[in-house]
Amino acid sequence: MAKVTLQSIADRVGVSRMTVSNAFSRPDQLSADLRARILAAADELGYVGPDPAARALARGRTGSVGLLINGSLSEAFEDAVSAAFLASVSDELAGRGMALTVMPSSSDPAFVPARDVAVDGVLVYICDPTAPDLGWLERRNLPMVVVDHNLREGTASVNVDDRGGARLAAQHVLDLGHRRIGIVTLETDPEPLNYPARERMLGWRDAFDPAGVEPVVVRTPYQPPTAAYDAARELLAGPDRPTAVVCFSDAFAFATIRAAESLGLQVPADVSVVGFDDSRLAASSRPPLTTVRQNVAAKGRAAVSTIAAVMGGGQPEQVMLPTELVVRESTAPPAG
Amino acid sequence: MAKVTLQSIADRVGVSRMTVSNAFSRPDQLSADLRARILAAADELGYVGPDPAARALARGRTGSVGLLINGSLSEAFEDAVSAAFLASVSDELAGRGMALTVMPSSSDPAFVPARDVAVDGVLVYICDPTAPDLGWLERRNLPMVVVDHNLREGTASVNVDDRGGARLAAQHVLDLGHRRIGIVTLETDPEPLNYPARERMLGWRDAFDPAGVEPVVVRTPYQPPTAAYDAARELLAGPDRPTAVVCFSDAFAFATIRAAESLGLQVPADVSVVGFDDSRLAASSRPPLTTVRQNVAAKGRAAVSTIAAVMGGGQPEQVMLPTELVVRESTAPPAG
DNA sequence: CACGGCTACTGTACCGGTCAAGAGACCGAA
DNA sequence: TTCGGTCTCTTGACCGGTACAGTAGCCGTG
Repeated sequence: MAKVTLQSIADRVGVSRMTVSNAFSRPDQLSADLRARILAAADELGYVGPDPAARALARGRTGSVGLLINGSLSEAFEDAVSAAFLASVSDELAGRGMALTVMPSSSDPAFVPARDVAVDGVLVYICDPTAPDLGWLERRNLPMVVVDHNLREGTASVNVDDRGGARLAAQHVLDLGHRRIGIVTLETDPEPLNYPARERMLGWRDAFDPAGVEPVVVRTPYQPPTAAYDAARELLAGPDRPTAVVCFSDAFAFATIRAAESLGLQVPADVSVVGFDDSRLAASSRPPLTTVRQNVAAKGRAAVSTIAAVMGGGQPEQVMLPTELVVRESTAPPAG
Repeated sequence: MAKVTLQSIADRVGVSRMTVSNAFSRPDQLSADLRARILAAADELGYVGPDPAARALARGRTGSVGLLINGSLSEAFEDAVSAAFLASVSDELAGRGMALTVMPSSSDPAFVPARDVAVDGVLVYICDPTAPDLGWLERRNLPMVVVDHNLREGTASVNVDDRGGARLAAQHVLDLGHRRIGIVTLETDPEPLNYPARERMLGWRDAFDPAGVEPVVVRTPYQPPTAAYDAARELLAGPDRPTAVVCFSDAFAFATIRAAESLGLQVPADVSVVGFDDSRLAASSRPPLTTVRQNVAAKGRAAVSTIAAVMGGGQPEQVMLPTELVVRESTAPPAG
């Protein structure tokens, strides 16, 4: 059978193509009676609805928002915190009648999603600010919102108060009386990539420096999953081991706790551990984890409403969401 | 500035629009010299590349594959097993030069992703087979592959051997000598929705029925997260409590273990627990979990290669991936 | 009865590319 | 010289819609 288009339906019913288009896309533009006849004819011919690609071209928008992720997609999906963010984003977009298109950063010059995929706007997440994909997005003049990064003035962004949260965590262990303190944070290579890692480090220092505390810093990549455990073990196995460790994430904190236990140390009796994120497992872990809460779902919602605003022609806002210290049972005053 | 199109570049260089198109999309169709001049002019004019929406219309394909998920997107992203599947799918698609578009099943009749989003093919995942979205996909005649479901003959699908795996799990506890056995499985409401739940139940029965064992079955929804814990507690708190529990998933198994411990029961000394999936946490949990392994990454890869084959005009295949029993330390012979 | 304003529908010009067929130039071989 | 073949580039149709500016008929009003 030949392809069914607006024109075939128009011919069948004896109206103009435009009227058929209106029957589907602007019901108030024609009489209910005619509309019913058109829809009936369309159904009869097996017409599904206006072709999305054609509509996208004619309207100038596609109805879907891109999510630019650079680095491993697996990492993004499998990390609990970023998965929760993605979930929130997709839920929120769905509620606004938009689909989400995942745009991996490409190595193949023949297909660069950031350049070649049709979207109305882009959320930029976990992104190396030097990635060429960002350049494509900008050249395309696509509305964009950067999440967990602060690319530059004038670009909309959604962040959480990483620095403030980290400061609270550091202050908490200081307040408990700790002075020998370790930090397990993310290794970023090359250095300036990870904005939260930078900000959190600044936050920790904001508290430690005035107290005259010089923390021992170990850095570890995300992968492999044992890397953080090994790093923490090394930190805790040395002489003069820290009595408290503040970590870049809850995942690192859990690794640190396991490392401590493997060395026969009790948490928090022998060593206090603080996480970051307040992921779902933090409350139910043993011991329940003291951590810095960020509301990842709110971050997703803010990202969507910000991109919607930018797509709607609004001024690019810079949103900053609060963080909050959640004290549970993985921290205590130092022994002795 | 006016919008830059192929035509403006063509005018500038003094060639036909088609030649400019070729410069971008089929470099072998023109001389290297002219191509360089065209690209230079394009660059000068700030042209980014052929407009994706226009190209999609003209070519008849968009370069992105849809993923139809019905039910909560959050659930899909936050569940470790389905997140791993999504990760594998998106990685694999990226490797083949395609983007992934998440298509939530819509309640808003004005925007139904399954009908209104431009994609070249669709993976159907976690889907209620009665969802109207499926009807839209079929009417659109989109290539599709159903994952973790067996919709009907003639539709391509990717499944794991749920039934065989469940049978192995059940046989394992039988072989250990257990006869009072519980099952913690998924509540599907309405009933026939969840294909893996049905298949696994069949697999358990395949082993229990011939042995004359009548398991005690409790059913629990995914949400809230405490539901499985409560259900397992109820199962284990009753008189004649089971000495072994086989579970629908690792997540349910962990909940069951926690429930057992909350009742003062040791795993596996007092009660053996078997999971399903072999998710990442299974090996490192305490005790390490006996479970049925499915290779979720392979499932993602198979889904992508199958949809690619169908999009390429191939016959719809029905793929079935193997499962395998992984015996760890959460199972032991019954006490006494 | 002329006029303005509504409703319902139509005509035409795009949107920005790709495809398939063709035309001219150049080349080596018969 | 002629012919077929290759390399380049061009021509014209088409992909399947939407935007916008009409137009025709109808109704109420001064």
